Amino acid sequence: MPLTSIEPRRLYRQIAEQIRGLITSGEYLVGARLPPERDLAKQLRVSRPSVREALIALEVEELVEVRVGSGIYVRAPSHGINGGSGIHAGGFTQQAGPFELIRARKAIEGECAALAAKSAKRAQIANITGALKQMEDDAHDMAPPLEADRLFHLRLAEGTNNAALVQVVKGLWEERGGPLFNKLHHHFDTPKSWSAAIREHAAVLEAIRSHDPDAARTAMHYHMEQAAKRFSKSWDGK
Amino acid sequence: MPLTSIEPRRLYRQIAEQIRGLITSGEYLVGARLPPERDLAKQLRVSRPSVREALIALEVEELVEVRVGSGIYVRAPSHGINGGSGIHAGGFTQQAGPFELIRARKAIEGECAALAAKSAKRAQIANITGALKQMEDDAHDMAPPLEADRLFHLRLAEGTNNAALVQVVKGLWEERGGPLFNKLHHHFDTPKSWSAAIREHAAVLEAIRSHDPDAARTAMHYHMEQAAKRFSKSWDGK
DNA sequence: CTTAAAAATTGGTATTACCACTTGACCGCT
DNA sequence: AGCGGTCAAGTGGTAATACCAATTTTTAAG
Repeated sequence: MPLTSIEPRRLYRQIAEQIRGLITSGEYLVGARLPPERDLAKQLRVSRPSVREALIALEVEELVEVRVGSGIYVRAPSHGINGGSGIHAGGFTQQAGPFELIRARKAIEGECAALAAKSAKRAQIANITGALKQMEDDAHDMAPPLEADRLFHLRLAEGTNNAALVQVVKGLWEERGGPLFNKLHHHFDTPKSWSAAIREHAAVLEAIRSHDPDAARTAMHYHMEQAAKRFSKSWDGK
Repeated sequence: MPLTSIEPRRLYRQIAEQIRGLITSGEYLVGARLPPERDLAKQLRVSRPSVREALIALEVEELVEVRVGSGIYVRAPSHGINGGSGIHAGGFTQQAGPFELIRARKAIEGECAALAAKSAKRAQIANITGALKQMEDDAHDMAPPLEADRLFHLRLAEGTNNAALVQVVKGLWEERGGPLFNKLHHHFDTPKSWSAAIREHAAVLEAIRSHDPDAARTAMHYHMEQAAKRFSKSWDGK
């Protein structure tokens, strides 16, 4: 049992938290100017450098904007999906929803399919074929072909001969471990869905075999759209 | 005609970028201890408070860890912030060479550009424009616009309104670390390359503004091809 | 009333000093 | 030798002050 690991909070963090509180509590609205650094230092009974350090932290978090000679202003929350450069503003980051994930996979894996059609070697195509065959076998045994599905997409990514793309696809797939995505598996739980997915996979594979990038991309796009529809159905029916 | 609308870049940001470069270029590996604040101040010919401000910025970004009385240490990049459930394209343990990375980015970011052209809101386009403007300002000041470059691509990904894609792009960018890639920065060290990259970025942005997905994708593909050429040149000439 | 110069305000940086904490070496005791 | 405490050097943390640069406001001249 670890003892209370005390953390001597550094001053600039305490100050930053106080100011952050003033902003989030509505004391200072968006666009408002907060007191000058000197006043803040005086009010908080700390030195001006410390206040500056806190303000810089808030600035990096994109919570405030510093205008030289004018003052410090509360900044509008970033319009992006999440606060800018990966800083956890407010302590949470937006998670990708299931549909977002599928849309992302449509874009990325569509290109992977096209690239694989251009540069996949014989052995790699054989690997993809093997994964598809395993899906069919699983379906035949009335077993959800989840792992084989993953393998298919992974082997396909490997067909691009690009390690970076392989890692990206792998990372996207790992997202299905999240809490929301267990429901996603649900749509795979009907044999009818399995066979549809297998047919769509087969179309992608056939395009790759023919070294037809555009057809491969189109087939993958179609697969993802259908997957989205299947998921959407099980989502509503939940 | 904004000839010299020089924006007096704040010192702490320049310092932070320099130190960030030392880390991502492999000069200081994960776990390594950076020179003391006083030495950094002396080496960079700036005051210690300025160095401290830069270090606090890096600390908020979770790039370094400050241990009181001991020193400043390079922190391991933590990809998933909440529960590690974030999408991380990182961890390219198997070598993804620079050219592979650029090819992957061409495929992925090309689609991002197309999607952004379809669904980016006004505010998001403004964010992209801001990042491009910062690149121009940096170039004016003869400062390598590395951070602004990263921001541009990130803001663009945010324009897709897809958190998964944002995470993927973010992860790809972080792969620029590692010993091989510091050479990549080298090719950016010529003002001629900067301006070329800025022009290519501007073309992408213009296509997004016009809501022309195909043009946006084409422009991004061209940008990546040119980036590959520039890198290839500095690779051979090394 | 318009306009330009001057003053006040505000953030930016540098300098200096001192404190608290960490680390490692040294020294004495068992 | 092995253990434990003390002390000193190094390092980050904070403070105080001064001055510079940009902006904003005030003031004064036209």
